[in-house]
Amino acid sequence: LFIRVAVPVPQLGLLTYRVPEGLPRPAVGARVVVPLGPRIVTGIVIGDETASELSDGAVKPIRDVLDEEAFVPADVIALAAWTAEYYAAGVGETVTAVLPPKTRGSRVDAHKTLRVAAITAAGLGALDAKRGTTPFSEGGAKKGSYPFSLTAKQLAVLELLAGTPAGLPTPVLAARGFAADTIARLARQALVSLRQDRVNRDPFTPQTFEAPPADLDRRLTAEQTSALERLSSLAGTREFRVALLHGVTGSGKTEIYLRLAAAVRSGGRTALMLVPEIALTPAVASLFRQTFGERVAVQHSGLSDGERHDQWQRIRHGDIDVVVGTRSAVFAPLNRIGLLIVDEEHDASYKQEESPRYNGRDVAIVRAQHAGALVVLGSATPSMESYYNAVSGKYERIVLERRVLDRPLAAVTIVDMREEYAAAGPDVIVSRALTAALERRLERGEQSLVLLNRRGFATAVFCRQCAGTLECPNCSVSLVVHGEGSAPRARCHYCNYSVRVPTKCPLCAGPYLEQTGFGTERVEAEVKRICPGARVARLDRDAVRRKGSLDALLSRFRDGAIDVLVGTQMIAKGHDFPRVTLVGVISADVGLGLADFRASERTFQLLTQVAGRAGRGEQSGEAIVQTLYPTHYSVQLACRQDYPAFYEREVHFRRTMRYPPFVSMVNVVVRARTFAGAMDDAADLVQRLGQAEAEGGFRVLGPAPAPLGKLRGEYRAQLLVKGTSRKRMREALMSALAERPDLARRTVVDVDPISVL
DNA sequence: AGCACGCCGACT
DNA sequence: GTCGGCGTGCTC
Repeated sequence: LFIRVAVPVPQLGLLTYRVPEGLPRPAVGARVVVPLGPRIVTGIVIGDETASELSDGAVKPIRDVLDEEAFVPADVIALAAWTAEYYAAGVGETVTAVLPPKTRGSRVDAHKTLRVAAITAAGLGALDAKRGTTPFSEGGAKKGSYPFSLTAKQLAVLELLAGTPAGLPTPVLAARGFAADTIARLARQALVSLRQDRVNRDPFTPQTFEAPPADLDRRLTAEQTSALERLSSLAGTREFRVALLHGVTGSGKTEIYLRLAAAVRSGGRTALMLVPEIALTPAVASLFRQTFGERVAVQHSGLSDGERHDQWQRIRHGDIDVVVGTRSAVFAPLNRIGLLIVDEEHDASYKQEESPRYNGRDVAIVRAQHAGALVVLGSATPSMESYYNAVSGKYERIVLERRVLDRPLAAVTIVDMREEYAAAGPDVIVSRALTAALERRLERGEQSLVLLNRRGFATAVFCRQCAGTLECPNCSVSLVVHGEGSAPRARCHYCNYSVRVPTKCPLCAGPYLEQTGFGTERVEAEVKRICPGARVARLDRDAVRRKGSLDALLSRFRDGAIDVLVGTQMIAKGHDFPRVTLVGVISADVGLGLADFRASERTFQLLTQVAGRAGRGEQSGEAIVQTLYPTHYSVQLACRQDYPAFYEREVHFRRTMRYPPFVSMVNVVVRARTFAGAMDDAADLVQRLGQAEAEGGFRVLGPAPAPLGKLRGEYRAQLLVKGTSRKRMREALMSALAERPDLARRTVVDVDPISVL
């Protein structure tokens, strides 16, 4: 009795094992514990065999069977197999990527426990006593009857728990910025109690809800109604269809998703909705929870492994009708799928940047194809690929042109920064127009967003004596200065190397070091300088490194505790801030100069999106876009919110330059210890591909040094394959790599790359 | 990916 | 003499 098993090892195919006497025959999709070389791993059964081609001695017996029935349903296994092949990844690692994390190992435990913290009588007493005294002055370490050594954090926890006497799970507290350690300290003082609750962990207990925003009974606009009717009838055919829902920001796409999912559900089928990584706010979650109650599973980055695992089980057991989640949720073990929604389908976060390098949107389409389901791709700024498919009739196209309540789009002003430099010198960061607009918002008590898609304080350290720049020793990039003030450090954004910013040039010992270029940290400082009274905060990856701090920052902004929020594209996506009436873009050019075929598309998308952030509430909005290229079509057309015109411009470029959607691409990057080695290896691959190139209908460009020529101490060379048949390109590449197994391990193959940088 | 095997430099 | 550097090869 032989079985074929996918093991979590890159570049390994299926392996054959024997089921020994005394173990049940595992179902396809079940997890099994198997020996692999000197170690023991958990794999997934993909099929069985009556006989093995291997000699008897070569086939090892499995050690254990973890599931009585399929852990991964058959259709999801088939989807994973498709994904592995299409994206040239190993079956084993793809199947692993499909599973919720931390499922290798133990048997499924039937019960889960959750630590719940609740305030005790002593805690309430301490809180009352504390409230009676002056909070911070002399209340501190008084030698009274009670040790009043509560920190601000501890006090805040007690306040919160006093409001919810039933207690809050520790993960919920963690999400609000209260570390487990804080709770533990309070527990030691008996101010809170900790108990273990046996529950089905649910990350969206009512306590975590922000104010429920949705008015679900609100009538749809005529446009929304006809879009919904059209989509419902498409879903009703129970055939594979793809619809592009092209709706400007604020046109009410989410309400359509909700009602469509409800319609599909009442027809006895389930729905899966994908959202970009940062867009899954508690607000979106609570919206779905209000509509679908317990039968919705919401997956977001804050979920623990255990929570994900619980949800996987609930979905698999048919307790869930609607799944909302990020990229990997496309593999959720839902039965009877009738609808897949991909919100903000153009978003780059749908592409996984490690193997398997799949695009969640495209896998969703394939899943729908297998299931006979409807796919709805929603976006205000569709990807070139999707719009092209819509224009050519492959996808149904549904347009929402008007915003809900007919709110006008923001008035956009383009500021030519060359004029600012001429007027006020080359150090200008915030233009006169933006300064005036910020001041106006402060006077009126309204909020502003300021966008710069570049982190850090200064982008480079330059020596005026030798003209050298401080570079990363491991990567071919200059170091970025972080943290102004006493101890600024220069950091590499790729490998995280960091040093103190030197006072003398490390190359020539010259004393004239200059920091050039600026990022969000500098903009934050500049806005504080310009508006001394304003409450300014920064939102970027550095500012929200700690878990929970993103939510905390966003809710402070929503509550009006912050006047100006400076940040990277994180501030542009998903969030709905009704009190923002001004959006400033410090430099629309970040990214435009990159040698990437999607540079214009990305700039257009980001600018359109950020301009859409202004004026989502009662007041109308304004956007001010600073740029050195005021006439660039991405800037111009984004400011006019003219998607069709942008598409026409861009599609012409793609057609003449032979880029997607007119050809398919595979990007290949070879790593080596030396630059010459990387180039030689890449050249060798090109040569091997050359034989297949003629009849394969593709072209190989390169080898060339990769745009990031050195990364983490390794040199990189690149080649780009362009053609119409991905299958042929992939096969040619795979056979070339099969001839050079030593090279294969140092090679990354990226099918349908989102960026070739 | 791990993990072992294997062949060359600086140390108790 | 050995501890350990990471190149190369293999995993049913």
